[in-house]
Amino acid sequence: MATAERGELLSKIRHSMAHIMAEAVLQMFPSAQIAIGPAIENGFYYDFELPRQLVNDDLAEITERMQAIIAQDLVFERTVVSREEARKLFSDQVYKLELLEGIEEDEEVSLYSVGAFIDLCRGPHVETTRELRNVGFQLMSIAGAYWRGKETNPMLTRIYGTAWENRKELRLYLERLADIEKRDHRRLGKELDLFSLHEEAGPGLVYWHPKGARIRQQIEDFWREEHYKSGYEMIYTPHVGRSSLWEKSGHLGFYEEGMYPPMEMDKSDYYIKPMNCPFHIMIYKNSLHSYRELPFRWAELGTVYRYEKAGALHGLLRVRGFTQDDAHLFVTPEQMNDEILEVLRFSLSMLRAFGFEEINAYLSTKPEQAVGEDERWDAAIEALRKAIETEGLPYEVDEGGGAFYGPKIDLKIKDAIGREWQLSTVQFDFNMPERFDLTFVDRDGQEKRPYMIHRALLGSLERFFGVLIEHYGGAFPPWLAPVQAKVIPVGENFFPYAKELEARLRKAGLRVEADLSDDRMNAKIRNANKEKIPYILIIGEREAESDQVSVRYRGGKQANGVATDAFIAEVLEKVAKKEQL
RNA sequence: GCCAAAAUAGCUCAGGGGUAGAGCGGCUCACUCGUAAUGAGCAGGUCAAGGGUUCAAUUCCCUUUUUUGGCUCCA
Repeated sequence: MATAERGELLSKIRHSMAHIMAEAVLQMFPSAQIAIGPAIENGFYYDFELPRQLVNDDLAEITERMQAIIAQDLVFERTVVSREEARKLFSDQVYKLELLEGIEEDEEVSLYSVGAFIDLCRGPHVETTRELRNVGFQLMSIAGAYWRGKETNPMLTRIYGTAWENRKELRLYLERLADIEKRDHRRLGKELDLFSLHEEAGPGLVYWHPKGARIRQQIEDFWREEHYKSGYEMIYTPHVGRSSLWEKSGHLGFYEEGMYPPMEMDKSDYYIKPMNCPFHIMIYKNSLHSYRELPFRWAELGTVYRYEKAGALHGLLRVRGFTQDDAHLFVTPEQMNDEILEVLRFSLSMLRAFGFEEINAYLSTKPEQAVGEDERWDAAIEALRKAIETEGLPYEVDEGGGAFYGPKIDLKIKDAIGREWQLSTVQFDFNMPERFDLTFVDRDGQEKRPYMIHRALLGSLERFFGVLIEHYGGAFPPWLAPVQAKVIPVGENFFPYAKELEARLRKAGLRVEADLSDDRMNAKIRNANKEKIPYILIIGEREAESDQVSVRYRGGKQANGVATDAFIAEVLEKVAKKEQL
């Protein structure tokens, strides 16, 4: 079946399941108010206002009732009615009445009924519930959701379900969920001892353990190296600044609720930085600049703190303190096109080094509320678009989706199991240069306004680390692995040789540990596997005598009798090429 | 911030109005072993914090904190 056709079928099935679930819920709670119930990715949901809270046991009853409804071979019947009739029909359903008001005058009002359940609905649906007999479905969770997604509206009870053409597909989907759970960076972070968060010390603040720090160090080293190669300079800026700076930058006007509260000192308020830009601007403003000096490309692994809403925090992916791999470019109008293209290329090569091959771009254009002249916006958007097209990236345009201060490109990568994550962002800023009155002296002797570009390639190190953990499922390639090789002696007699080998490999530049615990060899192998170490080196009499190692690769493949120097060379090459095992 | 659920040993979890239990992990001892768990013993808990009900609270109730799943937000 063609993908589009299959998608349509699934969507019909899911939408129909939503109606059947609503009927089941109405059977249980005749006074329930029903809101909306669409098909979504992997399933469906329906929103209700119920006389009491739902508990997980209710899902079992709803499921049974749904099965009973399906078994009745009911027909999904579509009828078109007048507004009057619809109003009468839904007179006790406030949300349906509100939806009715939203239907355009020239549009027909259609209803779908299945058994006793009638819903205001555009459709389409399956013909009869007979078609749903083989459907594999499962109610997944109960959640709160605002009516029409607005924070000021009442909170409804949403029931999520998943539904597939048949039970086998459902099983595959549930297996996929189990795989996602196994890759969860919060779980792997604990299992592999990479990082932690502490209630005692504050939510959303990340502690990098030695093994996590090793990985971060590799990422940072690589990042710096590549930046110097690409013509960037590193800068360092403070973590706090006076309120007057944040007033001038506009953050206190537009972003105060996202900032940690002020610290008062010497009759000034100081704020911890939520962004690095004003500080980079301080350096720019430190002297007059000629067009001959531009472009400036200033990068900083800048740690910022933002007061993210409590409910938004999530492991490493959404935190309150994080380090952006930030840079600001100050460029002349003539340089803009080339610089944007270079930033994009740089970003792509960086992401590809981590094994992200599938990358999509999202171009956001001018919103209604915006600062900066139209010509600047148009020129900047064109520069962004041209860069994306030159690189041949697939992209979507988000009309009006830019920030008020400028247009942007976001890059989203697909991870090893096909999930999309936003990492890189390249943003123009027409606001800061105005507010801080940034200028350069052009060749005609006139002071002109430079273009300012913010960009982050990895986003934040915390978030990037979280994505990487899930992408690799904790099995980091040798260049990132905190411990690359584990030396396991077959018995205590070979402990001295194991230590010797450890020292030799370490000296050769490998991250290596010898396991000298009093576990048996088998247990040591098991432990090393649990740690997802790329290379396990088994050594005993044979190896000690011949200066060889028996290599057991992560995953179980074995190579016995490898010359020690050949093994070292093999690992160093993998590391240099940043290849997975 | 909103709706809901959860918080018990380092980890994963069981239990339950009469002051706690397993497995893994840790420590000690014995075993000295060739490709995914050697055995025995010991230690380890203010049952998230504060308040209330009760003769008695880790258990029931309230508040707070944190986490989880959603919603909203993400200049």
